[in-house]
Amino acid sequence: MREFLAITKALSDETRVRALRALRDGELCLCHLVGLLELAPSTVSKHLDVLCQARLVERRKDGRWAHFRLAGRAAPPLARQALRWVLTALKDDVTIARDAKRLATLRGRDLKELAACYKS
Amino acid sequence: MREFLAITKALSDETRVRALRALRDGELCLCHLVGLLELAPSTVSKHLDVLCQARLVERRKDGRWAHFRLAGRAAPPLARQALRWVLTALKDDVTIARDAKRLATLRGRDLKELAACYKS
DNA sequence: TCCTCATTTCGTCAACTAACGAAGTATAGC
DNA sequence: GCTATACTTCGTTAGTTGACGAAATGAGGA
Repeated sequence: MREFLAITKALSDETRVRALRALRDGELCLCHLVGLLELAPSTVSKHLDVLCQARLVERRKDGRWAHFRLAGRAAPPLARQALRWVLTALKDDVTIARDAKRLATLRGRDLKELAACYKS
Repeated sequence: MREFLAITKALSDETRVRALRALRDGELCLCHLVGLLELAPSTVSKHLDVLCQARLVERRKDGRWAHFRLAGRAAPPLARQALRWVLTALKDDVTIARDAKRLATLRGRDLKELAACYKS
């Protein structure tokens, strides 16, 4: 039950769901997500932490950068089922579609340039 | 997105999840659920309201009694998918198993006797 | 070594949520 | 009609959550 509730709580916030969906097309670093979600880095970091705790997302540290990706084959079945459901459920969502567009341009830029964004 | 979040928020509370699972084996009235969950009637009523808003549960009024059941064929696809996932995900949960046992005895009693319970 | 900077942790505040009991609504039975 | 009662609504309270900025952490480069 604890594992199940960790997942549903993680999924019960719009920001986290948007982050999940953004990761669908591949790994992103925190600054990409900050750029997409337009929230303070500390806030985004916290949200990703919740997703990691629920085992929906995996964190990979690479030097100064933290990369996040959807949980893979090693994830618990419950988390994998949840991911499958979420990603199909939101296929046609408008918010998600808008994010996907912005993501396309964000992915183009390199990390250094992006990181500079969250000063302003 | 709003519909999706209504569902995940409804599923992110242990009491509501237990109520959902209890309804799996058929309709129950509020007093059954009060007996099972051991919370104030007003609290249980509120929880069921959240589940109904999310379209996971349907309410049927019969005289003084309110009967609740899992959403059926008329429910939105998103809610039905969610129900399918929840009910399979919690198949082996210990809390749920304990509830199932208590439910078996609760279902045996008639409504009048049950309702009297939640005075004491 | 020292500085820079991406990220995380911490402390705080406002908003939300779950719990309760009291009061309100509505129905069955007299 | 009147009463008892099953449920819902309302108001209050305690605990949780999400947001931020400031400070801490830790890796890369001068």
